[in-house]
Amino acid sequence: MTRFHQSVTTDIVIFTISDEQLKVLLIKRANEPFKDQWALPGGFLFEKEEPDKAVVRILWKKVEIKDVYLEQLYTFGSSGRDPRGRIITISYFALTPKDKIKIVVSDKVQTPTFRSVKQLPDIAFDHNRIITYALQRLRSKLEYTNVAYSLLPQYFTFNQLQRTYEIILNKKLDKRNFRKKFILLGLIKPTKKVLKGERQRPAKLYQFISRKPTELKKFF
Amino acid sequence: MTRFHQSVTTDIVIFTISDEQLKVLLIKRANEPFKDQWALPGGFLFEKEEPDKAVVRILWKKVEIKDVYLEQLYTFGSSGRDPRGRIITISYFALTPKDKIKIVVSDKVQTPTFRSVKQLPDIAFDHNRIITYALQRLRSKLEYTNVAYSLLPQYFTFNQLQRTYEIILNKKLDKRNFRKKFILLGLIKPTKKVLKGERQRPAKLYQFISRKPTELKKFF
DNA sequence: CCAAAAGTGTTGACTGTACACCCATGT
DNA sequence: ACATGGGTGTACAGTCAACACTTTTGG
Repeated sequence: MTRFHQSVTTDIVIFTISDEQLKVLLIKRANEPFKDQWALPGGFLFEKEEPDKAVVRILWKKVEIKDVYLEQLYTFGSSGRDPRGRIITISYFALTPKDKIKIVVSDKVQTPTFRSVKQLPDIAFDHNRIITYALQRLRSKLEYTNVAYSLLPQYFTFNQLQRTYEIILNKKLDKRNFRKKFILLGLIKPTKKVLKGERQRPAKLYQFISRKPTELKKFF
Repeated sequence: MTRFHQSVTTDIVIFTISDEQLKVLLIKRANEPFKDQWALPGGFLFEKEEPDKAVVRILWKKVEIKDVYLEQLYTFGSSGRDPRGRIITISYFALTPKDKIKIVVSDKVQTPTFRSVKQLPDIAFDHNRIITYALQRLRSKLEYTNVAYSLLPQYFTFNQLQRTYEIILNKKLDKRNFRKKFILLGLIKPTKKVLKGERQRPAKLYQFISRKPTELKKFF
């Protein structure tokens, strides 16, 4: 059987929450095509490299991030998506709490910047479409899994948890109902810690019982 | 930027229902590796070929099927999955009513056979894993979309519809509740036709209002 | 004492589930 | 006449959504 040779890349949609906004990490492209435009971090797979490993490598090399929630999204391969021709990209999405990230600006890293999904700049290739797809996936995963843990620090207040949901789903939720449902689900447990020092009543801190991906039966 | 060259394939999980069983189409491999073993239909992408187009081409060439429900599943690329090394496969799943298929046995087509998912033979590569993944996807899609239309003929009885669900979900459903829910969802409508000639009371024939993929709010 | 977020229950509407009998036809 | 699947309604339980006030702290 004949074997044809292909160019395969990966692109990664990295989400975090900061300033009460859902943000995506973009970098300025160093090379043509789309030189100096914003794009998702990504790159070509090495020969014989596994896609999952390539993602980890690229995350580290381009934006100095590791140990994040990672999941394959979709493989895009239409001819129009890259001016160099039909280039296949296996897209991934990543979730991380914002305090885990220290973006180092240097020559190596191409000014990675978190941008609110509500006000994205012009973006190279079909990366806008990939971001839209990732956002859909994130929204539905919120509703039937415990992925929220990967956006939050180990200890968090109920309010932080609820804000995470509200920001991503882009709608207000009822405080009492939210508590009830979440406690009933049995995903989180209270700790003995409280968050003091704010200028209101201190809030109990909770933690996820398991910080591994888990599916639920029914949800929001 | 350096570009590396890769081998990219596609594999297709084609489901249908016949003899009250959910079945997958397998073919006998004509070449090494795994010569003469059962495997999913698939093949290498041509240079510059779009993955979606490659799937259509391969479906036609290998099993003489066209115009089926098609959806991308997942991209597998671990090193262990093919003895020839790290070969990437973009997997798809397809759904078709059984009467739409006329499997022609010839030299060209490698004895394609539908096998019940409950009694699969030894299967080449990691295709077992791909089938398991496809089955999960099919099950969850049944619950929040109208994909069932792609497994049924244009006109069908309520019982055929219910059996489709029961076979795939692998559990009995309540007849009255099933009707109620389905009618309430507004996905199907009664026709003036009936199915006569069986040895019981003739059944009303229904059809899907839309035979396009649609998502529902809530479901089973 | 004031501002700010923390924390807490009840009710009504809706949705899902369990369940049994008569009907129309072919043989 | 009988065997076979076709067709129909009700009641109970569980879940979801709406809603407002008191508490605890910092300033």
